[in-house]
Amino acid sequence: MDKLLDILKKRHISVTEGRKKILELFLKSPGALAHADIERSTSANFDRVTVYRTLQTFVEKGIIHNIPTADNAILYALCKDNCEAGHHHDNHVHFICDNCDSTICLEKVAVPEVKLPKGFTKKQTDVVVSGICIECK
Amino acid sequence: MDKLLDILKKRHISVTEGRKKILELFLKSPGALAHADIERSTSANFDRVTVYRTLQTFVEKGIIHNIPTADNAILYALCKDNCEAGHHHDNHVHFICDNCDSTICLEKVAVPEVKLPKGFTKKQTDVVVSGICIECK
DNA sequence: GTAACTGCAAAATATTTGCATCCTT
DNA sequence: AAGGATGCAAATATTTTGCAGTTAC
Repeated sequence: MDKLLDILKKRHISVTEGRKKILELFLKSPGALAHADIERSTSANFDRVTVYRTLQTFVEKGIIHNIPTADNAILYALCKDNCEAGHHHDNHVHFICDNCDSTICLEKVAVPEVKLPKGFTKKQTDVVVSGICIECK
Repeated sequence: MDKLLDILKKRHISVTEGRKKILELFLKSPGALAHADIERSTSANFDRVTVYRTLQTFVEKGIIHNIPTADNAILYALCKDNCEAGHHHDNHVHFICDNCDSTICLEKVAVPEVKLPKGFTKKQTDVVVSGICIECK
């Protein structure tokens, strides 16, 4: 019942050290991660290039999805179990601190329902709030 | 009744060739513009740096706002009239089409209020919905 | 005239690509 | 063994900074 292996094998991609470590980071982390977070992580210090390629693979395979934010940062977050490649369902609000730059997943804060105009089909909703976190207050 | 001058003067920033040309581009264009669009524009070919600085100034003064996109490009769009510097009241939902990859401002769809846990201070909320747009339906 | 804006050069960052080597299956 | 993944080096691309010259008010 190794969740890590399970996730990777389900996608039919080979299980390597790099992928395991990076995926573990996501599983452990409370919220979304930026590319830089992963690079800086002591437990998973790979080549920049490997991080780029791994994240790209994960996105393609539907393991993670990216959350664009207005300030040009890109965050990556784990997809829920029922995600299929290309079908992401992730509904927690993410918070980015303008001061310490950390990203926090506000599990308690549900993503509000958004009503789209006619003709649009909703697949996923991402909400990113920025401001000052509880640590920096 | 020169809209261009009006917009710039309202923000108390000096009226220069560069700013007029770039702002004109936004007024003429039907949708959002990427940095590259502006740089490439024959009618407004300035130094890269000037484009960066002009866009930054416009964002700061509330003339334009940036739109997060899934593919890591940054788009800029004109703010509505009631924007103040630092207080973007054009807080609408953005939609990214999974199929054609275009980004659309859903002007009619307001960003829902998000309640943060105690200790957090909210400055900005970004809502990005992805799915299939009306064109690709 | 003064403060602000611009262009140029260059530094600092970020991302992509090619290739040889190593690992997974 | 074969195909894919990784690390390194280097090519590209992007963004920021400093400074001298120019322009707006």
